[in-house]
Amino acid sequence: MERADQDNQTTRERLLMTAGEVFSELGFHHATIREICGRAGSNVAAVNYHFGDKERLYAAVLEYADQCTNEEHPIDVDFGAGLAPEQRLHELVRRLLGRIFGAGRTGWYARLMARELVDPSEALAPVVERSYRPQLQQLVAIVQDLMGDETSEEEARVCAFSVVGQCVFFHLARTIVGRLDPQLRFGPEDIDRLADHIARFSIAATKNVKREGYVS
Amino acid sequence: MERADQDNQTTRERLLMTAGEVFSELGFHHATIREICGRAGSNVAAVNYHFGDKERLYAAVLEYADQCTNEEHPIDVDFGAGLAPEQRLHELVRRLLGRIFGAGRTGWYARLMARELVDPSEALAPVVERSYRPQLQQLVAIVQDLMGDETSEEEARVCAFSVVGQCVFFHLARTIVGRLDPQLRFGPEDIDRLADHIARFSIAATKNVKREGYVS
DNA sequence: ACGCGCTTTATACTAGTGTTTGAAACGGAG
DNA sequence: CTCCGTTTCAAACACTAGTATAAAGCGCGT
Repeated sequence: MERADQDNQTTRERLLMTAGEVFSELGFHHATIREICGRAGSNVAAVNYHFGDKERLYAAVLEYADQCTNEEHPIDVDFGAGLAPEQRLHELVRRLLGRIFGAGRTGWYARLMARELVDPSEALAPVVERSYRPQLQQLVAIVQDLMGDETSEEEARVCAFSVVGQCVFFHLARTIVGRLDPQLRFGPEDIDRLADHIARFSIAATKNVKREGYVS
Repeated sequence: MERADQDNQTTRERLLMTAGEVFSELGFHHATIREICGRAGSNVAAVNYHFGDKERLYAAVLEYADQCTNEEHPIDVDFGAGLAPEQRLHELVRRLLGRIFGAGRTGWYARLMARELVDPSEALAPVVERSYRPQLQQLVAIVQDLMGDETSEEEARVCAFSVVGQCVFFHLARTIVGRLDPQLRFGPEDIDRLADHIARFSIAATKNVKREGYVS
């Protein structure tokens, strides 16, 4: 019997990574323990031993991926201190897309998050609080700057969601979007261009939205 | 043995409606034939008889829901002929949100579509061509008007996706969005306000985006 | 009443899934 | 070498899910 600790990776870590891939491809319910363990080169009982059951494996995967992503793309709450709000928004959009489209170790994380958005699991709540709320607050502050004085936090927040919504949409619907517009690409070289578009669109929107009255 | 055709609905139709609900709640793989048939008040073999298998039931559900939605919210390719482009965009966003958040007979359709966006099935392609491409074309035309002359179709199209992305995002991520901003509501009374916001944000964006240069 | 096509039903079958369990294997310390 | 805690393994188990099938039931026309 060969000890399965090749590549200096523990079985536990291999399971986390592999499960992440499988869960992101197939979703929680279509993914099977046998598929995950087969790909990870481990025995099916390893899930029970290391995680207890499938649900806890899933929760551990979410936590693990979020941590890896935060290591690779740290959330810098004070970035761009000397920059104009336009530049800050642009940089923030680029960072956001970098996280979403990132091809790092846990490049499957965004795929998994897309599934979570549509059908949130219990494991998502702490992740949202830790990683997503701070980024949203950051964006809200930038949007407030762009919108000018007398802008309520609520106004800025709903605009911030409009910005986030674009980033998220282009990623999660990229198959359909690509079908509807074959000229739109989502490779690594295309992300800066997409960030450019979203930033410009959003800057133009936030700077001018208050001038657009209610249209009936 | 009681004939199960109460409410003048055929078993087939009841299965379609019920399956739509169950698939939208649970997704294809977590939904079971027994759950669907249990709720529909029919025997599990009815799926085999009327549809052949689970996948064909799913495909039939998608088609059925799309047709119902198109009946309830017809795609009017020429609406707003005499209106200003701002008004047309506003109306189009309202209609789009009406489809997405609609509480009609197939109110579960948008939920199902959210799942399809993230993980498209084979059954989606014809639906996209029939129902989504015409609407996108319509939106692109309006966006071109707003952006002014010398606007390429590609420029307008990517902006159109930015508009669509907001509508889609607010719906599919409403659980998370609601958690991050409890003041944002998504009840029937809130949809007009949301349409208002998205329209204004998008109008401001499209009218001004060309003035926002590349920001590095 | 009978025949016929359609629809529904009860039931069986098979494959697959998550989980458990006891034993073997492993590695490190004394 | 032995002991001990940790890890891995093979195999079993109970249950579920999709699917198929033959027979019964139904409604309509002759």
